[in-house]
Amino acid sequence: MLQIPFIRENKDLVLAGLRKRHFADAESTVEQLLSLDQQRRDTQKEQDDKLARQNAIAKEIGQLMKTGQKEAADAAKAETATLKEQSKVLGEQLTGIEQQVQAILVTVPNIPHSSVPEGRSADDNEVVLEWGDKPNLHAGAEPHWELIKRFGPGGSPMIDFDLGNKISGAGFPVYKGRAARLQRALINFFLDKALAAGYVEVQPPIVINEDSGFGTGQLPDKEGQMYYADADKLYLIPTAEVPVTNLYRDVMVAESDLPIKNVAYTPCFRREAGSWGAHVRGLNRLHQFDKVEIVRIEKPENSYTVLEEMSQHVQGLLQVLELPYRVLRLCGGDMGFTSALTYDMEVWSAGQGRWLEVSSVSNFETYQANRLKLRAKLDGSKPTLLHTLNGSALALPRILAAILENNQTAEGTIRIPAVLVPYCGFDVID
RNA sequence: GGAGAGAUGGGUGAGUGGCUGAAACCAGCAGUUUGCUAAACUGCCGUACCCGCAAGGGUACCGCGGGUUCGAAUCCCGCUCUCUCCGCCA
Repeated sequence: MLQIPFIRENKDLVLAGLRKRHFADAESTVEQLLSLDQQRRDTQKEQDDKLARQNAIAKEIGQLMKTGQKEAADAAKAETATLKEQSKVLGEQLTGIEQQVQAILVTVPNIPHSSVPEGRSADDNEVVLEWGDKPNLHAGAEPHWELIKRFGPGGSPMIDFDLGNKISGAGFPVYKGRAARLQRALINFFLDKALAAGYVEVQPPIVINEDSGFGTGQLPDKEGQMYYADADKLYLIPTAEVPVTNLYRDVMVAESDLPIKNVAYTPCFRREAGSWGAHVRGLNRLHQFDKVEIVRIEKPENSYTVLEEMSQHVQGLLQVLELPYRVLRLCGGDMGFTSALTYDMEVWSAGQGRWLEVSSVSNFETYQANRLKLRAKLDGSKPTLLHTLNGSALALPRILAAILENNQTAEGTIRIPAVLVPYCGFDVID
């Protein structure tokens, strides 16, 4: 959430940022916010003055009672009746105005970083770099949704959508045998790499309350994308970003504890309502998937250096997995609501002949921190909002898909990247 | 699920109607002392918002929301959470 004083003092910058995002009615929204803010301050001043007078009278009455001047005290009481009524009305107005401000503010997205390219959709994202050579597959090479029909126990599918459909529904596959072991190997590999890079592993709850959903920006507005356990008012997490970042909600971080580097492996749940159709076959889009997420809490002046560092970490994973990838800088129209700058990493999925997003690395600057009340006293000064960042390192199913597709051989087997062999215990799926 | 107890500042913990934004201690910060460290001593040490060029002033906050009262951390009502015991249980 943007801070009102920031909007007040950087109106043009905010407007330009909102336009870059193609945010509708940027001018009128900002004008309305600033006008409500002025009303709020005027009303508060008026109410504060009434309350100050009431407090003063109350003190006088205390003195009068002590010295036995009953009549004078009663006279003073009479004055407070009007004051009380007035300040009550002002208080109600104030609450109303604050609610209006809040209602508007939660609809305003973060301001994009100056390096964010112009653009409306995913087609306008900027390709920052490409790495690796796309494999030349043999004739008859298959997409992963064909490959996974084999190699399971007793010749069954090693990733079984029908079985998952029986247990839960579409989009909840069952991983069996070597597919399950390969996925577990990837999780351990990703966690180990993060640990080596100095991240502290955490295992958070995978259900969250409403306050947590608000803190990272999923709520209000995106409740339709999360599974919800009505009886307990808990949401299944769409990403570990939510519980891990919320670890630091309402926290005044000691400067000596910065930077905070956390990594968490969790399942993630997405309802993906209305987004099913072409291009979402197999592992490309699921309701439940596994992900290793890195989260950082940083001093403002460091956050963009850290964003690059996180991008390098993710790229390093893809490189040792021998997966061709490209890095995109998302354009204003394609960025997430809360982000100031996002890099997407996409791997080349040779069996499908298309790029698959496997990571999204973002700097939220103070947008989440403001909602979270996540602050530190830097250099002994007043509390300052910190910057939050996170990134997938990495999301599992599409990595799995790319490994299976890119490493299939003419002999009908699948080669396992060398770096994973110690983790999964086999070097080929045959 | 049943019964009981509790929720105060970074921490421990006083405080049952006005002198309490809140004692004391610990931690922290700045000094004095010191060969260094430690100890001791002195001072500072919550957050948000508002007015003001500033100095400074005002308001709110003792889990949350209401109420009583001229005045509430303190009294009343509702809620949430935590802890203890019992039951159930991976």
